[in-house]
Amino acid sequence: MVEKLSKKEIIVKEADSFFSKYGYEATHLEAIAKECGITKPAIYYHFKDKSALYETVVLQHFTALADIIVANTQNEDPLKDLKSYIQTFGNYLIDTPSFSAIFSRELANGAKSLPHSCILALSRTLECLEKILYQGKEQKIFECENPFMVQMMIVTTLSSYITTKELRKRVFDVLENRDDHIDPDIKDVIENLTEKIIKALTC
Amino acid sequence: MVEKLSKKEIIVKEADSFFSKYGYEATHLEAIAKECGITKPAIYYHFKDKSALYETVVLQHFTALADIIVANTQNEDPLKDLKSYIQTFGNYLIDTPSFSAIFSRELANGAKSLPHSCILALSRTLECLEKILYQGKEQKIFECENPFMVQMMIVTTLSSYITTKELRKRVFDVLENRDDHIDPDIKDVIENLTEKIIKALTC
DNA sequence: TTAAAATTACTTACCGGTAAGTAAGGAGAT
DNA sequence: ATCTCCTTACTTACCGGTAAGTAATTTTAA
Repeated sequence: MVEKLSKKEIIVKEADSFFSKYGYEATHLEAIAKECGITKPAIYYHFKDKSALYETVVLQHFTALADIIVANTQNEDPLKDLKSYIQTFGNYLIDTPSFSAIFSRELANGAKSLPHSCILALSRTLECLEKILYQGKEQKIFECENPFMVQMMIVTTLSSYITTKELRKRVFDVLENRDDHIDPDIKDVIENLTEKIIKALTC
Repeated sequence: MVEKLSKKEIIVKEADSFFSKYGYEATHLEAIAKECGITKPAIYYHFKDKSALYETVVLQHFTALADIIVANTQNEDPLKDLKSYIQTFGNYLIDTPSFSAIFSRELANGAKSLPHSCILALSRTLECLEKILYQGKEQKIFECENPFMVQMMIVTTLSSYITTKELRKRVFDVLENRDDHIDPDIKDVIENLTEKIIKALTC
């Protein structure tokens, strides 16, 4: 059953696609409008300005992500929770590749244009990770860690892996001296990364 | 002894600063010119157009990076070389934070606008890493790895750690329930990351 | 050796395009 | 008859790029 989207939701959906493909500056409202089958001023009926539209797009992602992360890390078992944290994060990034691109760009920008509401959502996920690492440390499973660095290891590795599919192709075209350059599936990359990080963090 | 820079080199230096701070689109040639104490058309005397200036900036970094990476990983000892690879990469990112931002943005963009010359330089560094991992595998020190993922773990973790200093501050302001939020020095983060990755990769 | 010619490294002034944003009005539903 | 949701037609501002001109230096040739 396909829920019919309101025009406003259609605008947000198209905006998400454009912002993720081209970034904030190189996204033009007229192009979004055209894709929605409306005109540019119609966007202004629904949103104050370009940045308000962007904030809506971004906040939607951050909130959704924080919600499922929190929901999926309540096991009270640090090892299970860490695994779940990485895989939930990873799966969200895979299932919503537009967010990977937007998030990556925000990080590269120092998150200058991220509204406070997004920081709050992001903090919720980091709080989860902190809790997991803290519990793991108490139970002598994990060593003491810098949660933000762990977060970066997980998030940026995966999101940039997702956004750089084309880059890998170009690099492998240069390095085609060996023929073992099979680009692994991203699902496998998550598995692999989960293993690596668990291994790196456990005592 | 301070080598005096030519006007062209000054332009490149200022362009580097602007591109890294604001990204390609949000960098305006007039602003660069003003900072150089010249006018915009003077930039066009030295460079074909905006993208040519950008390419000059970016290529400079990629070439310099590839050169020192190659120079610093000739030990033939996989473990030492891997350590050196991570730390050389990390130190370059720290010492040239403008490159961190530019590189991060390029990755987020899928490296769409990276000229082939940069891909070549990048391939040289990845080739080094591949060789190290391959030798390590032969000597049964490392497990079989996806070099690109390892590359991403190193590069993106560090570069985004560097570019997100402000973000960390904002997040920690939200999470200030505990008082152990001391932002560690990036040099320590490199040490830490090196340890983690070595641990994750060794059998 | 010196005057003319050419080149370097710019400046001033401007064009064209484009993208964000707005004012005003209109069609359809309630 | 008025509110919702949009369109047409517009303004403003900015930014990449160019045309034309010029001062200072260098090269060439008589």
